[in-house]
Amino acid sequence: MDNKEIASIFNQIAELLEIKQDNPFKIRAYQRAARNLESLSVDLTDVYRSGGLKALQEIPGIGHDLSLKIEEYLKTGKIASQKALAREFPKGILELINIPGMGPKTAQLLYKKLGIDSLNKLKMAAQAGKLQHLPGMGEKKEANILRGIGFKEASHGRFLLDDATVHAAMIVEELEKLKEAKKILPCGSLRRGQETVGDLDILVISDKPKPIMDKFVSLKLVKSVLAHGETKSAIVMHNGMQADLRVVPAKSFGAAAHYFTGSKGHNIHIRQLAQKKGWKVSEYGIFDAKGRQIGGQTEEEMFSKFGLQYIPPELREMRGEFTAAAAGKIPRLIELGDIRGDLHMHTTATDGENSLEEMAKAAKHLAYEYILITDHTQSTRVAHGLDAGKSSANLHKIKLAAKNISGIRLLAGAEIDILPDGSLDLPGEIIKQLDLAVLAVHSNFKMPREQMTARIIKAMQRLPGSILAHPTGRLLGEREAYAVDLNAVIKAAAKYRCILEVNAHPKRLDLTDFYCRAAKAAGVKIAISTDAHATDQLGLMKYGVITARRGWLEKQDVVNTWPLAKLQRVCGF
DNA sequence: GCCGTTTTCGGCCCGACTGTTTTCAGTCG
Repeated sequence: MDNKEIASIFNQIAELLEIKQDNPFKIRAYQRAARNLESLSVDLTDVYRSGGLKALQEIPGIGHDLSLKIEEYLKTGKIASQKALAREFPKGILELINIPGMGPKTAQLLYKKLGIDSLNKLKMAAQAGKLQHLPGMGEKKEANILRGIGFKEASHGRFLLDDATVHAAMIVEELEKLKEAKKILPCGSLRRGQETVGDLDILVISDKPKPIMDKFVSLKLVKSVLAHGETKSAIVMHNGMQADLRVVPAKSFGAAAHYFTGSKGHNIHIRQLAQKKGWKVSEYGIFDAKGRQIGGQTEEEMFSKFGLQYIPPELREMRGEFTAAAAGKIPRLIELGDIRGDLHMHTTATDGENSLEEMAKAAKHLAYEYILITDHTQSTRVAHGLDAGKSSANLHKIKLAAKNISGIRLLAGAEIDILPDGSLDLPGEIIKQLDLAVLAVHSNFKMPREQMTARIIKAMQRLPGSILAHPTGRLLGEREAYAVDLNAVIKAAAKYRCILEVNAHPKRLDLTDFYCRAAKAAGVKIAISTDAHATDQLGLMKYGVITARRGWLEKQDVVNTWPLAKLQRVCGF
């Protein structure tokens, strides 16, 4: 997809213009355009194909000039002005301004005065104490830069959603012990449910910030303290994750929660709406022209004051949420409590850790009505996949167990490998015995995009009404998605009544939010499944649900919110 | 460079923390 690529080029142009100390508003224009492209819910190629430059200019932040640059990229694969700009500076200078604590001004100073144009040169100069004598610099700044380099080298970049969730909970648990903390809310990209989280943003409501700040910076999980102020502190934890804490009074709760949740683009938009009314929005509230607070105690007010419907955190990505909210068209998003079953899980028959009975019992605890048991087929050897005979025996076993287990309906399924030629790794007569089939690619990930797309579509065509599991095969932080034309897959899913899976495992979260929305628009139904390999993994469902929420999905879009009877009727078993 | 039921020119989100200053610049979110 070109959206991210172009966004990255615009960001790079912004960085270069910053070093050049160009017009700051021009820089912001590039940054804003990049942000909007990153979160765009349509493919730029499609936008351009459908309406040319004019259609591109309908994207917020894209005007005459930038639409031409996008066109240039789509046609030639590069943007000449970026190349020209990059030639004005040594290559390494961009990595300098990405060091925490270093910005364009400092980078420029160090380049001009000391000829520093790489991370390595910077490190050596700082260690030799050459930075502290420059104007505006000092011992502490030099030490800070060295720390920033260390932080960057040790930094893990982004963290998985469950990792971030667990660490946020650990901080919340400690802060809750303080009587001064009236309310604690993890915000930021974690609250918006982004697939990975860069850092934690935790909001605390209190009239006495000091004890909270002091406790926060001295928690056991703190590796180093980046900032320790009266109402705002920042720390780095032992796992390399950064956490920011902010304390505001109760009357500012809504405004602060909104501000701290983001996204950045969403926040800026609200503040611009306020400006137009002659008001001001900050993390402390909504204020009129005379500086009186007229809203912001609750988060609902942050929208209602502007005549907008409440926008759930997962939708605050500048993907059309303001237009929808103004028109009263914010969907009623699916909730974890809507889930009635799990349609993808493994048992000891293949690579699961728990037996059929144990999985059923755990699912009953979650008050599920049904589960689909989906052990692997023979091609997936690493997972001890079952051949035709063993698959058949396993199905009998599931059906027998279904009769003996009360309170939950066990459905007999299989996770059938889609072989490289698009055929299925289980004979037709055994497939017939399944209640519901899950199809998945587990091999030959390196196929060319056209072949992979054809392979998957062929499999769906062979087995209409099945579920396509983890449609891109990605493992966040480990393995790239295989090349596949998901728009074509979605189209085929609509044609063959196939269901697309949102795999709830924090490493997968695939389908992504972006394509959930595309699937919905195409009338394709979604299954949110955990792919659990042990009883405790059934609890990962919440991450799938939040991804579906980010894809604007409602209860009726997700098949495993349906009662069993409806699922049987629609899927025909 | 974008944008406009006040404007096609003149605006452009808002505030905290740090360090080097002695009133503020740079950076961050």
